[in-house]
Amino acid sequence: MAEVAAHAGVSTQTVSRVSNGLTNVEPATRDRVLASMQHLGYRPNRAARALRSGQYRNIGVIMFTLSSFGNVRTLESISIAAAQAGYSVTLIPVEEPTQEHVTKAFARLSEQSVDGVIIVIEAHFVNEADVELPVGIPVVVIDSGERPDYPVVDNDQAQGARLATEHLLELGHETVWHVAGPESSYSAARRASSWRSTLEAAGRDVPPVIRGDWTTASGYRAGIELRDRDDVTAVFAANDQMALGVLRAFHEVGRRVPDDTSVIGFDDMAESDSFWPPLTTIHQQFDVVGQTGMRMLIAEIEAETITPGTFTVPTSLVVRESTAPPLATR
Amino acid sequence: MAEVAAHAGVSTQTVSRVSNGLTNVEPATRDRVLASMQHLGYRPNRAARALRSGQYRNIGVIMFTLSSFGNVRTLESISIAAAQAGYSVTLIPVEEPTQEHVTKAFARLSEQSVDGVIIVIEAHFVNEADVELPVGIPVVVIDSGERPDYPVVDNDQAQGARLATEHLLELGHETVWHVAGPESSYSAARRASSWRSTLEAAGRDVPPVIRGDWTTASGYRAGIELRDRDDVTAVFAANDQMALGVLRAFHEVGRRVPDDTSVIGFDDMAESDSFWPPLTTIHQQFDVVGQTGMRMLIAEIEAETITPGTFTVPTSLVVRESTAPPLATR
DNA sequence: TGCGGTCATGTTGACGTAAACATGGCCGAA
DNA sequence: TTCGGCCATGTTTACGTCAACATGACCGCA
Repeated sequence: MAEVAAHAGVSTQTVSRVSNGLTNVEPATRDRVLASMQHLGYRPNRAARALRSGQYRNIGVIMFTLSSFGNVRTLESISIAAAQAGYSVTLIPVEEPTQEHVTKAFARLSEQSVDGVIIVIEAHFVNEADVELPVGIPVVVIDSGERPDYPVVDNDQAQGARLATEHLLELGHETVWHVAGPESSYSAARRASSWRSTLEAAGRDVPPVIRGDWTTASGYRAGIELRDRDDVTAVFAANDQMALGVLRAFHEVGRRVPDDTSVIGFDDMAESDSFWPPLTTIHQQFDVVGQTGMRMLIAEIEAETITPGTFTVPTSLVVRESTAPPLATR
Repeated sequence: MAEVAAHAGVSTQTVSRVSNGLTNVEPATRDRVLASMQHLGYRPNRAARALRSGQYRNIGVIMFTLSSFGNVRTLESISIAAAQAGYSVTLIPVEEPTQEHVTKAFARLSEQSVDGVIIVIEAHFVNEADVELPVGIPVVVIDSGERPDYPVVDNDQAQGARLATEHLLELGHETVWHVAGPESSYSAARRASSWRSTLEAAGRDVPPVIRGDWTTASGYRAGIELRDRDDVTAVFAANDQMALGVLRAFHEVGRRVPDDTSVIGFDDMAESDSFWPPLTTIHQQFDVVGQTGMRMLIAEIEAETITPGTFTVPTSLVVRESTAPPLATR
């Protein structure tokens, strides 16, 4: 900056003014400074700016895993929203889903240069005693857990699960079996409990829950359990990947979908319209969740206030070819 | 820091020494300072450190899209490797695959506080004239393009495509059809040219290339083209998603895989072992690519030298159930 | 006992920026 | 013509940290 000032024959303060687009600079001076900046390849030093202003213009994102379709979509929309608002995004990974690594990631966070944090994580881990959310720094949580103390954004898991279950009941199925996500997941718990209450509200039997862990392999195992029972006509898998595993298990023994059994997923991942058969599923608006989270966080940062509360984004049913009325009614 | 010093009754310099783990501090003093830091919740100011040291300990990652399986895997391994080396990772998104947005992302980069950059991108866009790679800052490129001026890491596309093609030839197929990725992609071009030369080396006919754009939808369209021809016994899709689209097109008309036609993919995405049938594919070591890129970048940063060159990571064939000898030979 | 050396700790200054305040020229109204 | 006020620009200072240098206490050996 000093070099630019010398080259343009002005003070550093004038360079600073030009650099920040302040208006009270004579156009001729401005042009001269601009030319010098260009000539010398001047780039403002962000560390110095941050030191001076106390603002990093940087957002931290703590993410449990990049293996889940939803997380990646959310990250993408967060980073685009951040760029548009003039913030950059620092990704803080959690290596393994253990308490220890989550703790470590949070510890790393506090030495980061961030103005705020978005936490996209299974809240079970966050609630554990020895994980301290950073104090004095704005936080938004994207998750389905209970967080009375922070702003929360999430897809409406309960509404989505209801949509899925009702769709199958409306097709005429007597009841719906459920392949749930892992116990450690709040969203899995929400989907399961909404599935259960939807069945109960309709006065139907509630079959035992089959538990998976979001992976296709666990869906496949669930499918093996289900495919031998002839009282299963409809299956609601808590995500598309497990639904895919179920489909595979059914294909192996020639159990037809949707003729013998209807299968519905949850997520609407990019590939699910090309599964065989194309998968009926619940579409989640991860982009809206990410954008909303980012907007809430920036509001927190700039207003310097925290307003706890939960913002829920509705999901929608996408009917494709994996669901149909049960054979008996056709 | 000043507060901590006052509270512990020492100078700020001593606090700095404790904070940086220097050894020449009396244990008793150290403990006192540590206690004060704890008590006051002291966190070193990263901006000031960066300003003082000229090092941000931060890596920028420019990524074209988070929609591709490989990019996400690579990002994940980069961020973990960075964390282990004490660096953080800033994600610089490219909103849309247009020249304009790529240029914008690079411009944004130069105002970032990064010590180095990893570029994971289709190099066609990078080579265009008006995109300037940042000068004076270490860069590693992860891509299959030609970059004589930078260090490059990539999966061995040519070897993978050869593996795929040879696998099908060895099963007894007369030739192999190819569903290629988009023209703008170097890796697509590498896979296609290696497929072609492998066929030529074996003295086989080279069928016309069918071009997709990596998506399942384009694979489906390719599958529709292929499914009506009875001279197609083996298909090599340039990624798993397009292979999935091909499978769907085949299923729709009852064309059996692998009985009537063998299909092989490329990537080994998490779901491909649960496609129907489970997909034979080429496994890429994205984690190795990410780690290696990170290691090369850190070496560049710390040694302050750039050593251009291409580091290639081998791929491997994963045989599942979508490939088999042609009907005629059985 | 004296002197060089080692070690813990303190003091000073600089990194690049921008807010706050200072300066001086010019314009318009009285 | 004079004077208040506005505007462009300059000067000073502080943000938090740490390298470099300074200080002074203590130790051991001659």
